[in-house]
Amino acid sequence: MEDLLKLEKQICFPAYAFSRQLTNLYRPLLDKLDITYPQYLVMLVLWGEQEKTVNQLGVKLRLDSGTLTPLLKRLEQKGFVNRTRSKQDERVVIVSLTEEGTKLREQAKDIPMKIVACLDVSIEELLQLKTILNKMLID
Amino acid sequence: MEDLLKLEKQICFPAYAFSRQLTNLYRPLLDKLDITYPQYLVMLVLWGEQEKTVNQLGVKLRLDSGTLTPLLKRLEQKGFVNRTRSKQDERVVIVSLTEEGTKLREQAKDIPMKIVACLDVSIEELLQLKTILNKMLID
DNA sequence: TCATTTTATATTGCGCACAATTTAATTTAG
DNA sequence: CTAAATTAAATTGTGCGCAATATAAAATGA
Repeated sequence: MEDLLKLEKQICFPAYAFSRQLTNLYRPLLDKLDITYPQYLVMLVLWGEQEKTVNQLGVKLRLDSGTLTPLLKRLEQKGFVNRTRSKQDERVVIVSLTEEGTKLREQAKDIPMKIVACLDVSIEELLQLKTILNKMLID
Repeated sequence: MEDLLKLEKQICFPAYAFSRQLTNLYRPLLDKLDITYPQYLVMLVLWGEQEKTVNQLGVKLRLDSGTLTPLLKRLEQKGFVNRTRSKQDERVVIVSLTEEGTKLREQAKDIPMKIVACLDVSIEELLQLKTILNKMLID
C-alpha cells in the first residue's frame, strides 16, 4: 500500500535539505572571506590548478556559463581572480588566481575541519555518504 | 599531508551536485504538471495533510516566509492552492488544496518510481543514503 | 575560399534561498 | 488596561541555477 508520494518516504527531500543545510553551515565561515559557497568551489578548483577556462570550471562544478559568468565577474570584482581571453582562441576565457586569491587559501585551510565537526557523525559514515553520492552522480 | 582543500576530498560538493542533479531529473516530469521542485514539495505536504499554515510548511520543508510567500502565490495563481487568513489569528495564513490541486496528485503518482529508475542504484543503497542524510540533518 | 556548422562565453528572464527589515496582529507584563 | 515584547507573514535585495537565446570566434566542407 506504500504511498511514495509522502514527504517522509522521499530520498530526494533529505538530499535537498542537506545540501541547503551545508551551504548554511559554510556561510558564517565564508562570510569572513567575503565569498559564497559556489564562489568557494571555484576557488577550491583554482587553488588546486592555478588557472582554468570557464568551460573547464563548468565541467568540474557541473555549472553552465549562465551561472559562472556573473559569479566569476563577482570574484573578479573582489580581486580574487583574473578573467582574460585566450590569445590562441578568442572565444575562451581563462580564469586565474590573483595574488589576493592565492593568499585567501591560507584563511580557508581549516574550513573543511570545522564543517565536519559541525556535522557530528563518524568519518566512516562521511566516507560512506561520499561514496554513495559519487556513485549516484551521473556522467 | 592530505590536503582537505581539494574538490575531490570534499563531501560537500557531491551533496551539492547531487541535489542539483535531482531537481534536474525532476524538471521534465514536473514540467508536465506545470510546477517546480520546491512547489512539488509543498504539494507533497498538502496531499498528505490537506491544509497547513505557512509556518508549518516552513518547518517541514526548512524554508522561511521569504521563500514560501512568493512560491505559494505562484501555486495560488496556477490554481493549485488557496491562501486564506485564519479567523482565529489574523497573522496566520492557511494554505489549502483546491480541487485542481487535489487532482494533480493523480498525475504525480508515478514520479517517485521514475526518479528512482533514473538513479540506477539498489534500493538498499537508497535507503542507506536516506538514513545517513536524515541523521545528518540538524534539529 | 567562403558559406555552414560548431564551440565558447555572455545575456535575459524566471524561480528559488536566505539575510535583513517591515508590517500587523497577538501575547505579556506592569 | 495599555505599553512592550513576541510572533507570523510579507517585503527587499543579493546571488545563485538553469533554460533559452544571442554573439562572436573557430572549425569544417563543398
